[in-house]
Amino acid sequence: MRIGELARRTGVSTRSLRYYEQRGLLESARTPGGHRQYAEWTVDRVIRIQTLFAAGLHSDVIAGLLPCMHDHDGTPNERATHTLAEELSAEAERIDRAIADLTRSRAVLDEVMTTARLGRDDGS
Amino acid sequence: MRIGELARRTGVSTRSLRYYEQRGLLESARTPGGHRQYAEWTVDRVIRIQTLFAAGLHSDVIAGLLPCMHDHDGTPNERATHTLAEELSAEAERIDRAIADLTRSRAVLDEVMTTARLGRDDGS
DNA sequence: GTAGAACTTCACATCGGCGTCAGGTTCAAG
DNA sequence: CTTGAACCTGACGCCGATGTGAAGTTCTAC
Repeated sequence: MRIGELARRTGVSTRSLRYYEQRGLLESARTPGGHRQYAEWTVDRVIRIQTLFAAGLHSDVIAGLLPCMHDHDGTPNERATHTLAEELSAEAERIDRAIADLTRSRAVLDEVMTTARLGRDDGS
Repeated sequence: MRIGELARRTGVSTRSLRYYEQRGLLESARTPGGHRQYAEWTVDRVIRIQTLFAAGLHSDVIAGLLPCMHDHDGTPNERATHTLAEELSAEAERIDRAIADLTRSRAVLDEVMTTARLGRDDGS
């Protein structure tokens, strides 16, 4: 499929797809004319990439990670590097901290809302 | 106290403190020479600001919010606007969504770590 | 009065994923 | 062959809190 269809099927802009390729997250075959051509399983990969981005991982970390995940054909690929494993657990901790922070923030915001409500309009 | 001490006591850079003032989050008296002078309770306020920033609120939202929180002297200040209340619940929802997203992402990352571990070094 | 730490304002840089415009080429259908 | 949609590359812009550096002023301790 070409980039437009991939974009439509994944909900990711063509700009982003080209960016992913530039960052080494996606590969594409090219038509004689230079248009990108994607395999079916690329859809899954793009979605996976999106999830990882949503987790706050940077493109270079994702780039190192992707070849270690088993792909379309179920073949496990490269073995995870020691450094990669460390990076991953670092990311996991970061996410945990982020969640904890947000939870605290949410509590504070609740408190704030209550406090602010003290001075609320009482029915004019 | 002056800006340096405030920075030390809050762990916030002087740059940020000046930025907060520029955005209307902090006020300061000035010495005849133009140096900023802060009251004691400013420490608490800065910490509160930090928390709100950590919650992902933008400075203008915080600026609208701060005067509605009771301050140093326990006096409730301005009443919360209707729009402010709406903004706040919007923020609360945003945070809830962010937490949900991160939780999902964390789960994916865990799965990823497991998957990547499949190809792990087995003891060489 | 003098050194030097602390402060002032101004302004440019950063990060990173992506929007978006520009100018040109390729593809698919008629 | 022609037309219009889809695609290409390249480059600049953005957001927003903060780092950073410059050049000048003020405060404090001696």
